[in-house]
Amino acid sequence: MSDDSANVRASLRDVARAAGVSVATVSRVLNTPEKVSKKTRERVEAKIAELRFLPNAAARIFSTGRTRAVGALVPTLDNAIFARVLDSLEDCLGERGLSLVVATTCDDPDVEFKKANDLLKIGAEALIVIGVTRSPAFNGLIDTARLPVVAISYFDPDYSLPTIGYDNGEGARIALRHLLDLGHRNISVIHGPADTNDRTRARMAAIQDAASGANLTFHETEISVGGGCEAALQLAQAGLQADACLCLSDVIASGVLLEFLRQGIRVPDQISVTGIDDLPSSAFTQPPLTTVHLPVATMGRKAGTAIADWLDTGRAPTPMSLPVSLVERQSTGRPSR
Amino acid sequence: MSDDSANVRASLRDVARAAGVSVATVSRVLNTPEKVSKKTRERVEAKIAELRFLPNAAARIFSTGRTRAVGALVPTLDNAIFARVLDSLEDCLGERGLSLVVATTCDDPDVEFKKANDLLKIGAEALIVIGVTRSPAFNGLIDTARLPVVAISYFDPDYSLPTIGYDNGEGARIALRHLLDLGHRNISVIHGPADTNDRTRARMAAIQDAASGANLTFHETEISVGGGCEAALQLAQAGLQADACLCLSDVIASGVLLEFLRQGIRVPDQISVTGIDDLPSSAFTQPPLTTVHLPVATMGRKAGTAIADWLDTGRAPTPMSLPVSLVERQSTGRPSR
DNA sequence: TCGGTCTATGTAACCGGTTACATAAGGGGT
DNA sequence: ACCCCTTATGTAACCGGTTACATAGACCGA
Repeated sequence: MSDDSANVRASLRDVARAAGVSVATVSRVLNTPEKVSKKTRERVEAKIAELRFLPNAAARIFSTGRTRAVGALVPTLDNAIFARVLDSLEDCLGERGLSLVVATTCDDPDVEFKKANDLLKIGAEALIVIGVTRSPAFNGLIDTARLPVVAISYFDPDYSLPTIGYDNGEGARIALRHLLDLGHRNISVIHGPADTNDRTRARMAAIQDAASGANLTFHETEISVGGGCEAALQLAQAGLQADACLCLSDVIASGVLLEFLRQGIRVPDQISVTGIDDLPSSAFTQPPLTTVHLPVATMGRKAGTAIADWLDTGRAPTPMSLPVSLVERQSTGRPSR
Repeated sequence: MSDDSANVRASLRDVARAAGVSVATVSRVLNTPEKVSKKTRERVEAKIAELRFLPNAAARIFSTGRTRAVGALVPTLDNAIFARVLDSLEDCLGERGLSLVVATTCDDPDVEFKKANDLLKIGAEALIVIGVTRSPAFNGLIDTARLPVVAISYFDPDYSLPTIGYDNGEGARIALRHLLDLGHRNISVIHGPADTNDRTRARMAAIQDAASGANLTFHETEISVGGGCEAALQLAQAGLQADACLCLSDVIASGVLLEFLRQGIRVPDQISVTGIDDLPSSAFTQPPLTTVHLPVATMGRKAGTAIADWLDTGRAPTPMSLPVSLVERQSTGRPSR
């Protein structure tokens, strides 16, 4: 084994020596090739290939001071809604030369803080978080780190971080208003865990305020198709007191629809069902689900752009509210009696 | 504005000066506090808090030579199956002190190569890729970078990278055998894009080999509920020639079930339907879907462990095949005639 | 031929941690 | 009192890029 085929990776200085140029020239060949004469450039490039030189990422990051990594803290990846946001976010960041580091928090502020620390340790230049529930430690951390952070899936212009999202209360209110307009007065609200999820709480509070005489009963269940089935089964076994079912997420709503189907309960004749999210699959439930469209793909792109701009200009984005709208399909109708 | 409240972030040397100790001691307070006397440690910690010192991640990464970041290249996040793998992968890597950087490839080897480059630029120490289709450039890259890479969602002990996954052909064969055992002979195979997806191709090839006299017809559609609906509608409009529908993914299968339901076609009386994946929601379709369980959560954990061990020990893992198994529910039965 | 401008390249400082090694101080045991 | 061992701390080199500034040479107009 001769020296030049040794196991150690070649450094920029090795290349410079081999090509008979200075380190600055090699660096220029890599970063600003137009500033190097064709002859020199080609000689250096040949040596780079020959020595199989690959710039040390850590060193480059260190001397430029930029990792170009953005961290995202999401409750879980195992939920289509977050996966979709991240998909468009990653796309947008990629276009701006930024990478996406993902960490999951299980909707726990302490875990969020711990993972935020981890993200900073690997050099995240900015963070994206979900909702507006933070631990004090987290706030202290971003304060001392002077780190760009945007909160998404929520809109609140008064929150300490810029929010880019939608009005969760409004989304729930739209669904409720639709049911009220149709004439429903006994509405069963099926929702995910309220204690750990501020979006759910905002939705619940909004419809409680906007109930205007209607009778709302709340049922908490797991955010999953199975959770929706379970809640619907309980409803059916209790004699189907409600004439409408307002689900605070599409996943739950599709479980509810399935269980009603299984029980022979006709939707919307016997009971109306609405969701919130407008997942792609919700257009294909049986019957197709009336729901509230949340612009999650747009939100991912807006958040990515906001973060990239913030890093470029140093100026925080202004909070942004994205419109939500009713998508009327066949799971809602007038009450039968 | 006095000096000590200036906008520049304090460095480790600033802390050392303020606390009247050496840089080594401050570094030790951060990394090996048990090696520092209580008195000194407390003094340094006080100064760290006072100066709001936060170690520069880039510098730490540079001098340790470790980013502790692992890159994952997946076709898309907007598909429950990859989101679930990443969820368990992230979990497992987190336990080992590693972070997960995600990049999407759209199932395009050129995009995969480009994104792999980006991941290396931000310092990924290892990569996880899906399937066994690589561009030559990608292979060249991991060769010169001498980078740990494992391929998942596929098992092939002869592939150039260690694979940790399942036998896609076997998964499809299990579903086919189940249908054959029930007595089906006219089987419509509904699958996603074959040209860009080697897992799909492996499944198709396996059932073609194992058809043993049965009549298989292949239909390509989009991997989505809508895609499944569309394929099922075409099947119904063509007079439902098949007596079983072998879908190569659960998402497609649930679309197929939905469309049959809508068309009043009884499953499994008129036609049997099977999937592959065993998504959580597949237990709740109407009727519940007979499918092949792919152990994706386990796979995520195994891959995470393999990568972490590889980074720790420098030894590549041996390829690992995870068992797949039939999950018999109510969407399959004997043919009626 | 001279000065000015432009282009190509080289020199060396610099980023901010980590850590090998040196040194000093403390604590028995004999 | 001496040696040895342990513990606590300091000094300075080191990682491998980037880049401000210096320098050299080429070209051009007067």
